[in-house]
Amino acid sequence: MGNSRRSNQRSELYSKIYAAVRSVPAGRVSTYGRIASLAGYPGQARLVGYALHRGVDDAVPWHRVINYKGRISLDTGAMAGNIQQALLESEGVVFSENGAVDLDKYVYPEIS
DNA sequence: CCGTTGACCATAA
DNA sequence: CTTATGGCCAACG
Repeated sequence: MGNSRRSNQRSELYSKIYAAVRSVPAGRVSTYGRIASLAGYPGQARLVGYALHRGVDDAVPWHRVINYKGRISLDTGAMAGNIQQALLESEGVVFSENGAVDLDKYVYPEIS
């Protein structure tokens, strides 16, 4: 097979994203942008969110992925956002009153 | 093929 | 703290 060029691997992008998300241990969180960089697509944070929204493997801890503000991207107060926060709290992640987490403390990996 | 959308990010006000 | 704007790129209709 010599001709694989850009289009064929729709899965590859998803696979790399899932792998990056899977690398985040329990009790820690990561951001879409950071996952994108780990997956090899720096700057394409939207694709991470889109990939998770589209379809997520069972082994992928999607709830550990939040935005760079330390807040849940899903609508907090709505069902999904509530579930995500509950899952994180069950892993030991503490939310502030404003609904954000201390990225400096929980983000993984801690890159300067 | 084109326009719109979206679980984002950075900067500005 | 919030709101607005521009950029980025794959998937959808």
